[in-house]
Amino acid sequence: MATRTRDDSVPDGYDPSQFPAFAVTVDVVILTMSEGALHVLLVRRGQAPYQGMWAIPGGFKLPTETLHEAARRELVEETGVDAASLLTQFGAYGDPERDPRMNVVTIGYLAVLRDVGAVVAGTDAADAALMPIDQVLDGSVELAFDHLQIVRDAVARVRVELEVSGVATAFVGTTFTLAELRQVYEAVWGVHLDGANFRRSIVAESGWVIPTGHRAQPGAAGGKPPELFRAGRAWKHGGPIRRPRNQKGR
Amino acid sequence: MATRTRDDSVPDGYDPSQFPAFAVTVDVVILTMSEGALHVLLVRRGQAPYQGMWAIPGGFKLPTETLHEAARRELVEETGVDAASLLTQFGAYGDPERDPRMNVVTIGYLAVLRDVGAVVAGTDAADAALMPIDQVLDGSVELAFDHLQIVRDAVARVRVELEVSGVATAFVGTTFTLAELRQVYEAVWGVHLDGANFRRSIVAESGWVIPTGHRAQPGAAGGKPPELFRAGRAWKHGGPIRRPRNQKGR
DNA sequence: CGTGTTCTTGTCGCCATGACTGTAACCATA
DNA sequence: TATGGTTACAGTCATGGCGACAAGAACACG
Repeated sequence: MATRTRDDSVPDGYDPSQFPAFAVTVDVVILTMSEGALHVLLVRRGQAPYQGMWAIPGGFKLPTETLHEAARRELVEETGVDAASLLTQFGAYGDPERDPRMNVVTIGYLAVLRDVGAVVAGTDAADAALMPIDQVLDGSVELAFDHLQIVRDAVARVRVELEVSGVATAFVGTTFTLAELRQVYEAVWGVHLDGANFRRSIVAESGWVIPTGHRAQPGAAGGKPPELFRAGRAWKHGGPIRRPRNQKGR
Repeated sequence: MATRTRDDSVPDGYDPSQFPAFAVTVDVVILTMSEGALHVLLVRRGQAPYQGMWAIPGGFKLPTETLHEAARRELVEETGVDAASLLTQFGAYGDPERDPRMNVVTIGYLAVLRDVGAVVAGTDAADAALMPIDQVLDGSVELAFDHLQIVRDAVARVRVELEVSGVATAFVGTTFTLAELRQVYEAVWGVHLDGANFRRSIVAESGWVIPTGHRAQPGAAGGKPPELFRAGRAWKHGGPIRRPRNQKGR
């Protein structure tokens, strides 16, 4: 490469031909809970390369918007959900061969929201689907480009995010039972949590969840109707549930 | 914006004028321990904009290299240290106004290494310096562009990295005492750790540190000569020391 | 030889946490 | 209506991690 001085953290010239030009895109990994398991929203590619293969939604960053705004726009276009606060950036990907046609650097964003099944079916059910995360991670479903790595990183991120922040409530509805919330932790971490201990830990962290005073309908199998909660202030400094490290059997 | 289909996660056309072009740079936040405090390596800008102001080193990503390779190259050029394994990507920054001249998207990398004071002085002491992290975070030292935010994010990242991975040993030399290692945790987290409990936790996680059998020279004030260790296998799944949450006094 | 300093081992108490048991409140049958 | 099945929730207990502190060991210095 050309000689460089140590203060060239940004270009000083105005001639675009003096430095390499890249396309910058934003890819959004949309995670949701469906039937007790973690799912990721995928779209099917219509053109080459990787035609017909599954991929995560994304698009170009515009020169007039921030990365966060671009991710937010992609999320709205894809699901109709406008949830800027739930967008978390988790990685950048710029390998030269990651796109066979040109140099593309993409920024990975993570979006966590409650079941978007209805939304997906409504917009364009033919080429969009919720895929169980396991089938993606184990290679059963092949993804275009380096999207498998991107999804891997996103899942790793949400795992730690669940412990240090309050993302858990983003997976469920505006009101929820503690069993639903517990399912989130169990699905994302792949562990079993005792219901009684879980409740204690949650209500101990005062302000995390707020009882509505109402109760949900019991399931078809019966059972005591569970208490309904709504999300309180998201978090203060570390989540209410820590990832278990010393479990006995499982 | 123009109409979009849902499978345009990457461009399908080959005409570069069809999509916005960006310059992509890599900025490296180099953190190190110096005199018991966390420091960051800064360089002084020679040209406008922000001429004469402090900034973090960085440079263009080449089309033929990965982001990681670009960061590694920057680290080598800046300090002469070639430590690819210590480079961690922690964020991407692409606000339209972040560079007044053009659209620049930068990828932030974090490098942790032991005292680079000698290296810095050797290369170009005039416009490179180690700055205490506190003076940067509290605004005493003004940084160019959005570099303050980048440094903030890097520090936040190294704080959690210290807990989940084994970065701590990267701050010290190839052989070190447990007191030195403890200083790293205390400086980064801003807490006090009991030396006795610290030693127990470290040696309990078998393989983390390996005793060399030798002892270091006591300081000027005397004291029992401390045992010398070297870094073992970096980590398995979570670091040996967890960030304290329930401390008494401080 | 004392004194001060640092490293290192020992001990103790609290409490977070995992595991388990029991009870309450609902549904489904007979 | 009784009975069993299921879920929600309270209560109890034991273990262990962790913070606090005390004491002993090994050095420098006067």
